[in-house]
Amino acid sequence: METIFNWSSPIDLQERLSRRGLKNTPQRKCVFGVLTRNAGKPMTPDQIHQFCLKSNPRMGLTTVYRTLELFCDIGVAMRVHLHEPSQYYELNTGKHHHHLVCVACGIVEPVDMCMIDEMNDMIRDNHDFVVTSHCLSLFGYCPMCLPKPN
Amino acid sequence: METIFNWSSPIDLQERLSRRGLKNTPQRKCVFGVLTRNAGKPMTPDQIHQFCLKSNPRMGLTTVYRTLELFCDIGVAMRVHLHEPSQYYELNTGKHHHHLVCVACGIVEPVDMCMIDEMNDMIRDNHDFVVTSHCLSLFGYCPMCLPKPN
DNA sequence: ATGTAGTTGGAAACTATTTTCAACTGGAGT
DNA sequence: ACTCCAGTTGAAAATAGTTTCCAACTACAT
Ligand SMILES: [Mn+2]
Ligand SMILES: [Mn+2]
Ligand SMILES: [Zn+2]
Ligand SMILES: [Zn+2]
Repeated sequence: METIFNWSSPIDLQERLSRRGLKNTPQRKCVFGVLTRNAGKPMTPDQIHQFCLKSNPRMGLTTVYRTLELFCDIGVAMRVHLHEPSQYYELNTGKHHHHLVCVACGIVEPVDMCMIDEMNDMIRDNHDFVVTSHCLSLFGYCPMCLPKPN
Repeated sequence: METIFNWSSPIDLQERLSRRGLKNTPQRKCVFGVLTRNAGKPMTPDQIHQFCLKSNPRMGLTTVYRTLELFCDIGVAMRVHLHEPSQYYELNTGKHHHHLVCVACGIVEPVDMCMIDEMNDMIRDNHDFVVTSHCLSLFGYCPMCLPKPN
């Protein structure tokens, strides 16, 4: 399930859940809070779990996994592929973007620019293939890690 | 380790290995053969192992993993990220390309086109970030899976 | 307050991958 | 051809991320 969401207002978790007969549990509020406070910063389920434990010491990692999957389904979160063993998640702000990943320090920076529209046309013509989504990750060196005149 | 390789001639495995003091074992020849016979088709370590078993029934999966990692280091193979639980590998033909992945049947098709050069300039200007590599995967529907007027 | 569909945490299972280690071998040197 | 050893192998065990199971729990509509 992957729906397109285009909002400018903040996400009303309560409304999104109840509309589907889902409960607004403390655990879900907690994960949502962590994602919101770290908007723009992709995190692993384990990292998110660590944050949750501070305010909710009994929260299970399993619940974090379940919640993140649910949040992706209802458009609250997005999966981010950084080519690491673990999957990453971030708040879905509704703005399409990509990621710059520093191969030295691992810092992740969002990039708004996207050239996929131009590619789409070319692909449809040359390949008879209808592209519905894509994922681009750019790897390199951030300003802090670059200066290495060894 | 990620070196840039630009060859037009076929890959001389023997030469690449011996130059580094590595042995040209039957197992390595076998994996190389599978990659070569399936050039352009990304495969998982397990799939590659299955092929190898046909001609080399005693080959261990561990050896396939080790060999693929080695092949990536010496530029014989490339990792392909298709956002599935398992990693994929394919022969490194030296030609930069991306992948079209059908979300219905899973078929993978190569795309030669790339707009990264245009993005690179923009990124360097706007983000002060030096991009050294990137990975783009495009998901959608191949011709066979598209016609679904339900 | 009650009832119940939905939710939770912990354990166990599962999958992909890496590590360990004793036995084996390619191929350079003789 | 024989020796030798650095490099390699396969099986088992370990590790890491994730999913499944299930009995106990709870949000919230009635
Ligand atoms: Mn982002
Ligand atoms: Mn390819
Ligand atoms: Zn894009
Ligand atoms: Zn490219």
